[in-house]
Amino acid sequence: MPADRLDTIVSLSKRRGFVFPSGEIYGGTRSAWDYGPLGVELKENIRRQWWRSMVTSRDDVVGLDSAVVLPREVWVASGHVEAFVDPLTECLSCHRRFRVDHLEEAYQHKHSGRPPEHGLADINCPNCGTKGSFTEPRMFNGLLKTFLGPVEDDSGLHYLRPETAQGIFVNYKNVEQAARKKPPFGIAQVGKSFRNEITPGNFIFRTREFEQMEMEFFVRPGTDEHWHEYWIDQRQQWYLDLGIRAENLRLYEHPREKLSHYSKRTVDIEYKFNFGGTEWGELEGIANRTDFDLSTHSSHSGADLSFFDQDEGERWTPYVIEPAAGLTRCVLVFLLEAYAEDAAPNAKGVLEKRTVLRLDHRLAPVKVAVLPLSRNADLSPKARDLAAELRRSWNVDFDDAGAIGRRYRRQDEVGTPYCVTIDFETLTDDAVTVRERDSMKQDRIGLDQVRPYLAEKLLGC
RNA sequence: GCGGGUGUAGUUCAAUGGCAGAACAUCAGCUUCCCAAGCUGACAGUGCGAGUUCGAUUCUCGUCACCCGCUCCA
Repeated sequence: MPADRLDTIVSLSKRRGFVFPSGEIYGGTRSAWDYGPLGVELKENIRRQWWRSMVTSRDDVVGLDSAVVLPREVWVASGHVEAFVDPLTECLSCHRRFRVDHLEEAYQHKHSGRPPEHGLADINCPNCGTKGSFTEPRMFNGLLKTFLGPVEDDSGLHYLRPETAQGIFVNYKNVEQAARKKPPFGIAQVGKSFRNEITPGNFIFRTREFEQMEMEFFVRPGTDEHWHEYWIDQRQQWYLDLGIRAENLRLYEHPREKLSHYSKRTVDIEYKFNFGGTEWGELEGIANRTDFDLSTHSSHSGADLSFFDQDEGERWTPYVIEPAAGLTRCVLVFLLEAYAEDAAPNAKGVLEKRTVLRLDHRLAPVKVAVLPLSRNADLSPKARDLAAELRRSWNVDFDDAGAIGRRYRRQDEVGTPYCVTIDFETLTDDAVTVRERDSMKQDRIGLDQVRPYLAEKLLGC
């Protein structure tokens, strides 16, 4: 793929209906992108595969779908309000971080209400005393605010979640009891999160509204390191299984001093994006959140979130291993990974460029396309009947417009694994041609055999 | 948020201070049509706003968006 591979994907996405700029007809907004007819299928398929792998194929993980808007107290307890919400500045001398508004308030307090004339330049570092030696204030991942209720004042202030995880922690007790689970067990959730990113960009790589696939796995303290390794391995396998090449994946261990406020150790799974300044970029973070979250919610809410271990006869607060993946980021990765250009012979036998999305069958937005060879000779009705039958099992496209070769290419470009062609002989022999995307090989199949034939090919879809 | 770049049809690109073109794609039709064939026709555009001007897609300013860097981390 050429160096402007991201541009290629952006334009393919728009042209074929994977991803559109959000609010485009009004000039757009940089906060988000919209997922078109094919994009929503791809996203849904990724989500489904994740859910199968993490929840329904296991007996130790259950699902949850918690609210996006949570009371302010949740984010105070989680540490997000303090760590995320206000502009922070760092003293260049002693490298301590301060909230800009706190520094300015303190200055005003000392100078009888007069605000600093030159902003931070007039302020001494409360820690080391150095004057005016601050970095530019930065919003460190601001939370999105919203106001519930009729009055727009602080009593109605709520935050949109910057991660889905807190909805899991606050429901920990509910789920543990309702699902009759005990550690080690996990709670998984897929949903939207919101962060006031300083710089959204690189298409859907970083957006202010995005979708996460998170799972919190609760374990006995002391077994956390074992489980951490276990999930790092599981998650890598998941990407490999769905067709990400091993050379495009790597692990990245967060240096201790850069860990999030809740984490004891974090390992990222990175993908080789190769755009702009981003060679490797994060796809998923697997964090050991220790008992930070359950403990802080315990002390802030007063609810006892510890676990009584009957076997050992002791009470402890579970440690949490968290594989947190970006669903919308996965959409980009699977598109990048699947995009390929190869050569296919045209009607005259001359090789021409073919664009093909080599998506895993399980992820392909459309599984089967039904293509009558011609609109004449009454092929379309028979083809529509077949399409209707196949739709009972899969997402099926029907297309009888234009030349057959063109229609094959259209399907290749969006990654449809199988095309079924109804031709003139079908009318007499009740057989059709099934054509496979990658190899372009064709099989002649009896009409009544098409569904079982495809069912075998599309196992797991 | 700061610095640099870009903004013309669905896409990729032309052109111009005075009617904005092409290719591909899309749609309709013809062609028994198995890998983007051919022919005919159709749809479709100067990101948005203001200014200068008789007249602005072109010049100026603002704004919005995208890209590149700082940044970030799902």
